[in-house]
Amino acid sequence: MSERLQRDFYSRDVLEVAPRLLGQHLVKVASDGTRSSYVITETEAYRGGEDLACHASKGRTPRTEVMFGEGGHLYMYLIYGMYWMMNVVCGPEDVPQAVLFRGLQEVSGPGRLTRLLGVDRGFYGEDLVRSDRIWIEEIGSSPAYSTGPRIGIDYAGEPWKDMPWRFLMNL
DNA sequence: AACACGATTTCG
DNA sequence: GAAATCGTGTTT
Repeated sequence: MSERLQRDFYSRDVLEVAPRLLGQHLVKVASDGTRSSYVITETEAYRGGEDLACHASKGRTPRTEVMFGEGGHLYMYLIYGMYWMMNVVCGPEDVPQAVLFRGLQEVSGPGRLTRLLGVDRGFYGEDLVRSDRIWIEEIGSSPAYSTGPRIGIDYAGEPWKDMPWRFLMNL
């Protein structure tokens, strides 16, 4: 029987949380009550005020506000006018960090991922610790993984664009 | 009030 | 390799 990940899991540094989310089960409850479970296979870490690839590095705004709060809440935003990105806030309060959910076993790509799950702006701020429609269940094993530079953030410049903060579960 | 721009995906 | 497409932050 799986246990839901609790606040202390998310409250750690994003570089500890991102790789440990790999292999865990993302559970989503549809509006009709149907429950679906997906294995998380790919994540990316965005780390605070210094990381120029992290939206929060440009300041505290209505959009990035949730990243400054407690860990475990979702940070949702629209990119290229088409795709919703799903992130979970990490770290202690006032330290803006988040993990981008980049892939599941059933689907690769963050935009397709949110479309499959049916999550959008309505999930902004959703608490994965208390929500009854989305959460993450802990699976005992911790799979081997590989790392690499993050995708699509070359504009962030050195050294941020080269940080190996993308985590992929080995198949 | 107007403008520039992206943590992507898809198609040719 | 380029288009699609719109919320957000910044500038007027």
